[in-house]
Amino acid sequence: MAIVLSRTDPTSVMASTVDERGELVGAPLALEFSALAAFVTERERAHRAAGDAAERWVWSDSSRWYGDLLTAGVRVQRCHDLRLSHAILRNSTLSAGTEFARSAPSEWSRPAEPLTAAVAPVHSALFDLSDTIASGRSAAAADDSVAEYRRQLRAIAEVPDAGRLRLLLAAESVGALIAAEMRSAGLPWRTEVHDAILTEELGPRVPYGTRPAKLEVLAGRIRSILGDNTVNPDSPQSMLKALNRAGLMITSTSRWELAEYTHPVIAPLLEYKKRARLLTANGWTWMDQWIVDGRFHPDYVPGGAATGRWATSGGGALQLPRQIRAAVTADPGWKLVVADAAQLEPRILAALSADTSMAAAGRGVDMYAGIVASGVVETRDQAKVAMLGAMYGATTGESGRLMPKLTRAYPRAIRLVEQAARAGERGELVTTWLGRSSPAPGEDWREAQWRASQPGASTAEEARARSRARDWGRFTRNFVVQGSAAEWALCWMAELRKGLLAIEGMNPQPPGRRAAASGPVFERIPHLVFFLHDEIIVHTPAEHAEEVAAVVTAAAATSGRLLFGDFPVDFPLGIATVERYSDAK
DNA sequence: AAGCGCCGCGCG
DNA sequence: AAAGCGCGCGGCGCTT
Repeated sequence: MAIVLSRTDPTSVMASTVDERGELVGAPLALEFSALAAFVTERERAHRAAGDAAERWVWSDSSRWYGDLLTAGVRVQRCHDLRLSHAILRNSTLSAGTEFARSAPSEWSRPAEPLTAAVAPVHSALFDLSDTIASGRSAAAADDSVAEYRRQLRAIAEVPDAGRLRLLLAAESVGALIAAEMRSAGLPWRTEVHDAILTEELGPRVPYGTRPAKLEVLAGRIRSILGDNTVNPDSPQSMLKALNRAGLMITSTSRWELAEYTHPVIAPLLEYKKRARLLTANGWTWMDQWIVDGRFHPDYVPGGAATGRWATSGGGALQLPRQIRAAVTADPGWKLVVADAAQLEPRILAALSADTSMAAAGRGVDMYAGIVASGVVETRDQAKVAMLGAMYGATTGESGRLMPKLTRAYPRAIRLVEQAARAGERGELVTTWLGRSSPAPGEDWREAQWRASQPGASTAEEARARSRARDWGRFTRNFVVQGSAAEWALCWMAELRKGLLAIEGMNPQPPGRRAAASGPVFERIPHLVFFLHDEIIVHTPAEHAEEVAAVVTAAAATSGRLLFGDFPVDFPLGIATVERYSDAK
């Protein structure tokens, strides 16, 4: 049984109870939006009291529905996110034969509309009237969600051995819950610490558009060394010309190219770039815009990357520089439990390919050390470079030279990525462990290949087509590994969330005692506050920190078993309980 | 003035 | 060092 929630008009929703096949059970219930939170709370409570499996909420888009519920102080345990599931089922090679995948694209095939508010907590994004009018699709919504759920269940039922696909849809959906919860809770952020770092690096705060003192000094030094008092270090074009005039025959002003030359201007210029980057990316403007009541509320986008990795929108949460991580500080009496999966992708590759030798090299905490110990390469650095090269498709440099050694030691693993690359070069789709498939190459890619295959094709056309084919092959090569790693990470977080719920229960605080800063639901309980591909942060009352760390560790092991069963592959974590993010590893 | 592509660089 | 994957973002400078 599940309950499908759908919007009927700007102020009401329909709650339709459905069975395992998506057929209606009884009459749908019409609710005013204001009564939804209480309804959801009561259903969650009733299931807990009865000791049943949790209610499964089915809705179009978790970021909107669940964002609103969280703002109202309500958490749920399980959901089915129709839009995210739709995308997976439409594209997966596992469901390619179903009616669902072969029918024409629908409204469901469009990406979710982005949330409008810059930061959480958002006031009802879902029931924003102007949005309803603009999208012009309100009336049929109820039917539509129930019907879509039914279509998806039918599609899954048609897939033979759909176990992995079911796990993927469940993981993707709980990921969407977690994304909404993290956005709502926010990452604890001390603006005074951040400001102190900025002042140290840049000088005292100045108005937007003016150069802080330390940058001004560096800019002056650069100009005087070059004997050019108009050059603008913020403009690559301007700098490139000035450096060429000074005799540096560089073709770009990127850091690695500059670093190859010796000239008095290089040091202050690199220094300028480093600090200017801090100012523009994570300076005072960013702080004012993104830190609300001592929390950073990035907008996570589950499944935002083709591989299934999450993306983020606004705030640049995928690129929090190490420079300012000291500002991520636990509240008084709280701790941060910071954990990352060690060498996740090579371990995933070992499991995907059932390469027992490679898995054995990962028995310890440091897989690269294990590869060295097996005598495959000489140094840890070589092991790392070779593995990355294998997964990214490097052909030149040291990485390329080490490939034969890797191929000899781990033929199964290397064969898997090579086959994925060849498939991509032919324009075919590849699929992750749980069943997410790569997008098909675009129209212009196909056209380039077609053109090169014609009798009169020029050598330039042929070379171009080959190059494009190899580009796409590197993408599909990496897709299977990166995408399967993303699935492991989703399952890790899902298990972690389950364990955290068990520590404190999911009882929201009484309305009068809500602390807006940390979101109403998470005032006293351990909760996830950050996720970045293979790394998580849990914010927890200090007295629970040890238990949380144990849950995080156990969840990683469980995730490995969920995906790969008995295959002997380990997923060790680096884990630390700290006050400040910067104190972890 | 707004839109867009490029550059450069932060993260995994 | 930076080659080889995936992202987001701000600033510049050009076009419309």
